[in-house]
Amino acid sequence: MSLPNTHSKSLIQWHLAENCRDLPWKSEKDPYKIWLSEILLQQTKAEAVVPYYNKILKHFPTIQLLAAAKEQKIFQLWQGLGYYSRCRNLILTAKWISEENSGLFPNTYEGLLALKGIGPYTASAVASFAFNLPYAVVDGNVYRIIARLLASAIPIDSAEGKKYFQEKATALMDKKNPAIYNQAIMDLGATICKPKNPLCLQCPWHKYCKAFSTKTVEKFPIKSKKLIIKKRHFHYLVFDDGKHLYIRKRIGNDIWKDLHEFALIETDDEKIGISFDRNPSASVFQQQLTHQKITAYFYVMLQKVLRKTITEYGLEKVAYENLENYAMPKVILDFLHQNKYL
DNA sequence: AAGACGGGGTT
DNA sequence: AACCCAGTCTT
Repeated sequence: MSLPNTHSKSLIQWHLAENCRDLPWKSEKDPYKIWLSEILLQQTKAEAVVPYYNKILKHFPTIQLLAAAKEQKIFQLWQGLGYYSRCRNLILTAKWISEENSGLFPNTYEGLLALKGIGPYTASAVASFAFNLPYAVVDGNVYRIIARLLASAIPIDSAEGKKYFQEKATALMDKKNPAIYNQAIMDLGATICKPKNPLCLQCPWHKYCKAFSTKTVEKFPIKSKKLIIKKRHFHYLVFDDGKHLYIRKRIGNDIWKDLHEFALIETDDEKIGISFDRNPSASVFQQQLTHQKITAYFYVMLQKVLRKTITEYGLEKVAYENLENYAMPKVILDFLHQNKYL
């Protein structure tokens, strides 16, 4: 049975009933707050975003205050959330809007799309939530719902899939109520049309769902790419003079760009080719990332090679009590906590 | 078109 | 361990 033209009504009714997730940015109309929430939400579960959203807004209630803030402060607030390029782009866009665009958010899809850190999803989200413009959001939830609804074998992570599902999402949307419709379909995906164990009988669309009628719901969506996890070995040289540690900011296109760490030697395995006195109680920490598994070895170094290493690595001398002002990867924080630096 | 990018929660 | 998350940018 194909979808009746009342489908958006039943979805919005489902959303109004009792199923609406209660999140701090719901029904927010300030473009700044909507934008901030959407950047935080990229590839991140809503529940994980809540404390970051509240914390950042408390420090920076307006985009002008965010734009005027010290970068380091913003990274510090972002610490732990991941995907740090979002934070860099957040800063760039805040400055552009505040300083080059009179503090005004673009109020068109194209204008939003041109901003750093904003792609098709976020442009549609801000356009619909802030300006009630008829652009359909296509996030992971929407890909899953439509793939199941149509039992589509088109891989969602292909160029064809991107175009196909965007078109289908646009056709399905209630153009008169884009904001509420977009909220509703994402809530449906997050609470009912879940990746595993979906609650199909509670879904307002289950009678029209091809995957449900053929008992193939969990086969969709289809993905074509396989995840490859790379193993990496990070050897960290820890210089501690009794009052300070020596760290530096990561640069280049790699994980943890703009975050701080100790002097690093990366190798292909657990062996490190230089000879120095290794602290017998030196720690080893592992961190599992989506696409990499990091093993970090921490070596407490002798002071006699400090000067040479500072020059070689461009290390910055930071007093213990100031370490909290530097954003760092989780694995570094784990080390600092275990050794009572923080 | 394909890879890279974090960290945490579920299953 | 594999998969996913209110995706975007770089190569």
